[in-house]
Amino acid sequence: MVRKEDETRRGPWTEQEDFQLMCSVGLFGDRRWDCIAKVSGLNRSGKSCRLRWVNYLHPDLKREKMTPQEEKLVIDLQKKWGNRWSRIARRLPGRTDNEIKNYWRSYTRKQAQERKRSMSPLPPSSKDSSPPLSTITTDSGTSSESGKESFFDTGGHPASLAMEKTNDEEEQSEKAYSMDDIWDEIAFAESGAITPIYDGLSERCGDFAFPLVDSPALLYADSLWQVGKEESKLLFPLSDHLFSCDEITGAYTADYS
DNA sequence: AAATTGACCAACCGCCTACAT
DNA sequence: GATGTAGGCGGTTGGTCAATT
Repeated sequence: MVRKEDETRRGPWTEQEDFQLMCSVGLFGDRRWDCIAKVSGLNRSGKSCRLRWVNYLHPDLKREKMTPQEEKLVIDLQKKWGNRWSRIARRLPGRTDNEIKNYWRSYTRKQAQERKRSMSPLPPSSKDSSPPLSTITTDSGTSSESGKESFFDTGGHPASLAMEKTNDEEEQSEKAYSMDDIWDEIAFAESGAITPIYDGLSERCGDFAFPLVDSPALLYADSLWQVGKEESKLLFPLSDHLFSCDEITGAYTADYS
């Protein structure tokens, strides 16, 4: 079977694609990614659409750099739960597992470098003496039996992970951290105030049975989306200009004014 | 100014799980 | 209960850009 290379697009997303995806999520909600991928006209896989939405387009995402409090929380939770990034991400409203994962990678790399520096006070005689990164990361504690080393395998102790599985419920009621503000934020998020879960949407997709009025993305109209009811259009701020989408025809237009 | 290095980020891959049939 | 499929998750890779040499 020869796979057609142009069947599904890959690589970086364009603004137009972003806009099409936002439009489609606005109409269908952030479920049924295969449907969204099909009906949006995007030549992307459902997985790819989901990832783009979750990691980049979701209105609740924080775009700014992680705060020291958030960084500490990540470190604490990683110590506690290992590399359970999605789980950790749920404790940091507005942050994605990918973001946290990337942060942890940078963090462990820095740690490894600092450790290496402190263990060898003499300056390296030549650049060639620097070990490859994989060697450095081994120092920070890979646990893989297969010898496969990873930047992330620094805190995911198998034993603690096993325990984590059995004590899953227990940990839901864990003691509070000393960072009250963080927990306040978490409590706020868990109270349902930030719940981009689009309940009540029609599950049907093939025959285009979806309730426009209840379109969950419209819930964000105040902050991100502008809804031009008269024109049945959704307006998105993308880059420095607005795109609009006609809900009925699906026609996309840009407003640079 | 050019080359190199390192940090960061976005995206993909493969595996696992839940759910529908 | 078996099977297929979609979604979710963690690991990995590649590109970009800023800092450094």
